[in-house]
Amino acid sequence: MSIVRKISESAVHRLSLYLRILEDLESEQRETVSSEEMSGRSATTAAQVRKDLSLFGSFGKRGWGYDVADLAGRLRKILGLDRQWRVALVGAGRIGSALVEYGGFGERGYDVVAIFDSDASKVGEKWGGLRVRDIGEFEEVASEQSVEIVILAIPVEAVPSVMEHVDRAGVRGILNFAPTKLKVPEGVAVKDVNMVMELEALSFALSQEDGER
Amino acid sequence: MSIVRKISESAVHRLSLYLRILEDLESEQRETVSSEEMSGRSATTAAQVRKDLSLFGSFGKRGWGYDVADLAGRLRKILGLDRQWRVALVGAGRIGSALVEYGGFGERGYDVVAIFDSDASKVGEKWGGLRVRDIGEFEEVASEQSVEIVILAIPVEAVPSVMEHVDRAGVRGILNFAPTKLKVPEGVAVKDVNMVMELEALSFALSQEDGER
DNA sequence: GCCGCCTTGTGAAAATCTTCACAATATTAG
DNA sequence: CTAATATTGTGAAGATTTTCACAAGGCGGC
Repeated sequence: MSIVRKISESAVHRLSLYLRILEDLESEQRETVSSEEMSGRSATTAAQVRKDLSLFGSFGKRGWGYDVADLAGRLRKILGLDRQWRVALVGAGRIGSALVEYGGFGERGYDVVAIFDSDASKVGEKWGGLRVRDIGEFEEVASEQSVEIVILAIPVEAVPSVMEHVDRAGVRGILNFAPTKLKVPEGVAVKDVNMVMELEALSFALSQEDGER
Repeated sequence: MSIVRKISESAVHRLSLYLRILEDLESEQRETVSSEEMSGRSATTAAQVRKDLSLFGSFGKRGWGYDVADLAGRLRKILGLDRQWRVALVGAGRIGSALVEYGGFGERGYDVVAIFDSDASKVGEKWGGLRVRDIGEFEEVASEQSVEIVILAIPVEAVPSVMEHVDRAGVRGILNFAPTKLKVPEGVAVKDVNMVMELEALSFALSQEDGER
């Protein structure tokens, strides 16, 4: 199953969504599901669901639908959730703590193996069994721990100095919470989580309504 | 300037990004900027920048570029940042606290005027000058305070009961941090901030690389 | 074993989004 | 004032994504 086609950002998001729906169905003990029902629980059409899945193979049975557990497993594999990812958290502030507390990451295959901060007063604290380390140790610890993904939960002004450490450590992906566009070496994947942008999209939508009325 | 055309999600995100770039330029005391330079600082092309802006009007001067301050002002207006929005935070947990602490919202026009939680042990705490209230008071307080936007920072399992309160209060927009698709009345806008989905998009991207190699 | 029903998988059409390419035009130099 | 230069605004072309619509199968009933 070697996939060559480029999969769009939105298709990948929908796959995540489908997986979440399937997990709900699993907890409801459902055996099968149709593209029709999947579309009802997401915000798409049945055709979209089938098209998205067909990008990766043929998982359903005609006249019958999809096996919930089987499809969930396949989506997990497609999304890279069938293995463990070694993750470092950089930034032991509020967002970082929300993430560590949330905890759901371990279950989904993301193992937080180290936590860093540049604030000397935070270094040394214990967070869920891990000691907060100085960012200066990043390169060494990250390579020792085979860190592949960094969660970057630091303020914008700290980004340049932190990124120097991160760039040198051969990390493959960054989940970026800082509201700024990261400059990263070729081959490093970045995904942004940006609540300010979403809030702006919201007030844009509301303003548009006002204008139309 | 009545806009009828439907503006795509991605175009709106780019507008936010352009505004952030313009604010950087303002702090660098720059007078003008070309679509070329804007594209260099974002991840788009100059044509894309011009096309996006042209959806709303004609803001530049040929041979000269855009006036930084003027364009920033126009984008703020387009994004609905030229007015105040009355916001309620629902969920006084880690994420909620990260948001309140972050603080940048006030400056951007989002006034957090009330905070709610369903956990009795949190009710009554003081958060940045506001008392955490019981979610049961939501409808009353939200209408009294003319709340338009709700930031929903609660766990998935709390969503159904909380949404009953929110639905009845005539809120217009929701910024949703819970990793679930909200069912909202007609006319209510929802934007999701979902770090799990972004993490999955990241591991998907990394898995794809592996597969190609 | 055959028929009727249901739902997938998928080409083709439609819609949407991005890039191209260039005329229009403001600015500056001579 | 004219020419040279720079950069916008925008139709048209190209690319991508979504929707449509239906043939291809699988399943249950008889």
